[in-house]
Amino acid sequence: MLAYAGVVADDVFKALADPTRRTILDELTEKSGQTLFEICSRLSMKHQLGISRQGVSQHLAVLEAAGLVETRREGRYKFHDLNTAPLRQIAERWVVPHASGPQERTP
Amino acid sequence: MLAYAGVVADDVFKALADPTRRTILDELTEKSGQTLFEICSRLSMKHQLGISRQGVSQHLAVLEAAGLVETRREGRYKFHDLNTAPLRQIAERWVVPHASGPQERTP
DNA sequence: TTGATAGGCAAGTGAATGCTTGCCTATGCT
DNA sequence: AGCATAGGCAAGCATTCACTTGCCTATCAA
Repeated sequence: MLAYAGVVADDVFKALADPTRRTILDELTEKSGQTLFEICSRLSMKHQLGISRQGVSQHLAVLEAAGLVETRREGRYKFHDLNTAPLRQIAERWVVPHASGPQERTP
Repeated sequence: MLAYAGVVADDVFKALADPTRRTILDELTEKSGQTLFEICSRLSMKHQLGISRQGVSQHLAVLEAAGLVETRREGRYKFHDLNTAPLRQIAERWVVPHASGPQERTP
């Protein structure tokens, strides 16, 4: 059940609770490896989200802490990639309780 | 994509964001059709959650608004049942972007 | 009818959260 | 070197949120 390298389910759920963060995930789904500025302009252009660069940066930090986004630095650029792995465990938590019965959870 | 009778994805994600509410879903998974008091005592006994009856009631209201819990009244009792249907749509949002491309979402 | 049980409504409080603004560091171009 | 670009840090503010307390309604049993 190895959450995700120290990332607990709580972080994932909290990260998904915000609509702007979900939109960011949508954008990263559409195009992987975007930089902060690229994400900023897409949120502004495509989604009419008037949010500061700092705001987006904070959202990305939350997503990264939840393991939903991974980053790699190249020079002065920092690219953001989606990681859907943490979503799997949360999706299968309640659907069809398995024969093994309810084991210890992380509330 | 017919969310769930007026329930938007936002309600579902917000509902799942709280650890106590997730524990309630766990309990309803284990035993369906519990009353408010039954849920209260289970949270207290099994999970050491010192929360007032009113607090639990409010959590249940949030879960019901999200479509994750359905209720039926019988006399002075109100039974709570789990409904995992809203979970399906949220689970399949980011995993594997389909060939149809990204369609309109509800952020 | 009286009393106990199951639940609901509403206001108040403290903590968490989303967002902004201002300033600072690092990399790259000319 | 000098300047622009990409990003980070930190304090401040306003709203939301979880939770409590107090009181009220409805159903059932004696």
